[in-house]
Formats: sequence, C-alpha cells, structure tokens
Amino acid sequence: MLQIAGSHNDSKAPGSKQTLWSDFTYRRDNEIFGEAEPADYVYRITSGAVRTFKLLPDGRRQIGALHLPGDIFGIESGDFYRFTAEAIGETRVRIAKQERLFGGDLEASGFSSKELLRLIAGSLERAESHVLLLGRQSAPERVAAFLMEMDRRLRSPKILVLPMRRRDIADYLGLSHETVTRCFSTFRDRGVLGYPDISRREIVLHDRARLAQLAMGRTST
Amino acid sequence: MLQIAGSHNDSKAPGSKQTLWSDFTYRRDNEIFGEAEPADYVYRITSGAVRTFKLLPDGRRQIGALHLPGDIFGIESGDFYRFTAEAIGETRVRIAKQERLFGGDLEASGFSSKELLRLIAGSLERAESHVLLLGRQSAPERVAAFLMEMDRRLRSPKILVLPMRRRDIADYLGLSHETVTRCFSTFRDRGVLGYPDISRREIVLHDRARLAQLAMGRTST
DNA sequence: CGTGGACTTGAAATCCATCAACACAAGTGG
DNA sequence: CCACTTGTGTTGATGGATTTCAAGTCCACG
Repeated sequence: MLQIAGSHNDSKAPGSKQTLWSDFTYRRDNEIFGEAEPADYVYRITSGAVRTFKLLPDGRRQIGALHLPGDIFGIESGDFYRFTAEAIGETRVRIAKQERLFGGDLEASGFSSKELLRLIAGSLERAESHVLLLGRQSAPERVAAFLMEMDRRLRSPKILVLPMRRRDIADYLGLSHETVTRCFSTFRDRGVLGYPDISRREIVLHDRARLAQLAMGRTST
Repeated sequence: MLQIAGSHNDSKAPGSKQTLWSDFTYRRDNEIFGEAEPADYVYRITSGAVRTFKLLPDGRRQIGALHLPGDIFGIESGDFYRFTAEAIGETRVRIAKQERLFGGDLEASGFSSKELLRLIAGSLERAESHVLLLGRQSAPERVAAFLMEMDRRLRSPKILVLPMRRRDIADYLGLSHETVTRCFSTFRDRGVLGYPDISRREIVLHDRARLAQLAMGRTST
C-alpha cells in the first residue's frame, strides 16, 4: 500500500533562506501519514478534504478532525503524528518540512513560537468543544452542530457541498451512519434543510436559526 | 456566593525579581474561577482535587478534566478561562499571577515559551484521548479506563482513594451516575476490584491486567 | 436522633446501534 | 450499450445499552 502520489514541485529561491514546499495529490481514501510516524511535514489543503483519526484495536474509528481547503494539519509539538490522515476524495496539499518544533529551534521551521502556540491552542479549543459534543449531546444535536460547523467553515454558501460520506460524519460525531442519515431525513421532513439535487451530499439550509436551536437544546420539537 | 477563602501567604524575596505566589484554601463545591473570566492566575494543587467543566444551557455538565495534587490548572493561551473550576472537596492551591501569556511577554510569567507549549500540548493530548473515549467506548470501557487513569496518577497505591463523587466521574465520562455505580458493582462482582472499607470511595484493584483488558475491548466477558 | 447527601439497586422507558433490505449511481468489462 | 458489480445512502424492524424514574440503605453531621 505504498504511497506514490501526484506531482512534486519544489520551490526554493536561490541563495535565500526560504521555506521549501511541494505540492502533492492524493487519491480518494489514500493515507497521507500514519499514526506514530515521524512528524516531518505540515500540510495545507489546496483542494479536497482530509480526515484525521485514531483506530481502536477492534476497528472502531474516531475521527478527530475533518480538514477543508485552507486548513493546516499535521502540526505536532512532539516528534510523531498522533493521528492517521487520509484523503477523503481527490485532494491536493502543499507540504512544508517541519523541523522538530518542540525542543528544537522553533524559528527554523518558518513558524514563530507564537504562531505555533496559536495553532496548538486552536486545536485544543476544538478538541474541548468536541468533548462537550460527544459527552453530553444527543444524536440530533450532534448532527445539527455538525451542519452549523460545515456551513460556517464553507462560508454559508447557498448550496452546502459536503465532501465527506455519511460514515465520516458518523465517525466524527460518535454515531452510526444510519443515525446520521435518519437525522438528516428528520431535518428535511421538518423543513430545516433540503436536497436541491439528486446528490445527497448537496444540502440547502432553509432555516439556520432553527438549526442553531436544534444544536443546543433537547427541548426542540 | 462570594469567595472569601483561606490563608493568603505572599512570598517575595526582597530586592530580587521572584515569582509572587499565594496559598488559598477552597471549601467543598466552591468555585475557584468561572468560565469567561479573565485568566489572571495559574493554580497548582497542594491537596484535594478540582474539576474543570462546561455547562450546557439546560444544565448538562461535561467535566473536561479532574485535577489532583501536583497538577497545574488554569493555564490559558488566551485571555479568558474556557472552563469553570470548582474544588471537589476541601482543597489547597498555590496560585501565581500569569501575565497575558499569549501575545504578551512570554517570559514575564515564569513560564518559558517551551514550557507553556509543553503544558498546552499535554492538555491537547488528554483532550484527544477524551474524544476517543467519549466517541467510541462503551460505559464499562470508560469506567475501566477511568480507574486505570486514577490508579496511574495516584501512583498505584494499595488503596485507591477517589476524591470525587460518582456524579463527577459520570460527568467526566459522559454517563449517568447510576451507570457508573453499576459498572463499579459489576467489576466488584467479577473480582476486578473490591471495597476494603465501608466507604465506596476507597477501592482496591485486584486485577489490573483484567482492568486494562476491560478498558480496551468490547469482547471481554 | 433526625435530616440530608451519597451511593446502590430495580423497573421502565428511551435512544441509538445493529441487522436487513432496497434504491440508485457510478464504474467495469463483456 | 448492456449486464454486472460495488459503493453510498436510505429506511424499517429489532434488540440492547444506557438513561430515567423510583425506592431504599448507610453514613455524616446537625
């Protein structure tokens, strides 16, 4: 299952100390890096989407984050990746070498100390929200919160095009894919969302205020 | 509900630039700091235990972390606390002023940049494990994992004295307190643990290997 | 003693996962 | 182009895990 993927466009201004970068393309469901591998690169998504996840011995999967174009992933303060990363669909990324960020020369990687701290602190905040979601919210609340998040991150487009499958959403929300489907159907039946096309990945949010209510309270009808 | 608590022992070597610190004592269930308050101090527990948590509007509570003697809590890279902190039982803490760590003079607080990064990265790692626990593990697995964690953090004593109530454990694990109780009872019936005393807070782990199995697999009998 | 809080246990109800079947689209190879 | 397969999504039926509701016990503490 070796990874031989896409173009490789090194760019380095001659004679100047500039960040090296390369572009890569990964095909659907291909691994970008594996848990416990040396964390040599940071990634920025040009197009497509990426899931980072952990597996339990028996195959249960928990997705820690879903990354969209513009997002950075693979940042580590330690020496190894703590998640596996896979391309969800055809995905282009730009990679830059990260020197050992933690304990090494912080400036060498092109990240300032404050920048690195900001990125890690952002991950922490998202993980803490995720804990609240998984620990104390019902299935419909989780799905509503997920849709709000995607809507926000994709800049509230008229048509929300989800790049991931139901299974990915389920493993991000700690649910079964059938439950995710059922919540979508319920929201559709209540007029909160609609499918403008045959594709079930394309969604129109008819009532964002109602969706926000659904994300917060058990008492919504 | 104002907080007027305990002794206040400022210490400053005269003429030298030394970290200011004070000791405080909080009584059972008293708030140490509230969510969204300015993050002016960091805390280190001398004795007792502390829970940090978030509340949903309808009162559901998710405990993000349980802090034991020696632990530091209240570290923030931003300007405000993101959790509420309460003393679980009678608790002594030592506090130090944290200058605005993020964007300010990193060194002013007595924390080096690397030290701060290490602390935040540690929080991130714990939050990510917590996500896996809440998203993909069953109730018995969560309780077993909790007991393993407490056993490790309290240095595997003969008698494990839990400082928190069942409800705190439940809100940390995303379960009801009755479910936590039932898991404890099941483990006791199977000989994995025992109560050496009348107090249900004091636990003896008879079979740590078995407990580790229970924490990892659905297939344990 | 009496009261209240923490813990336990049982019974019932609820939510969600699992199992199963089907629809539909997108390949794939003849 | 068609037959076949595969993957994805949907929906229904069922069962199980966990919550909720309801007692009841045992301390701790006034």
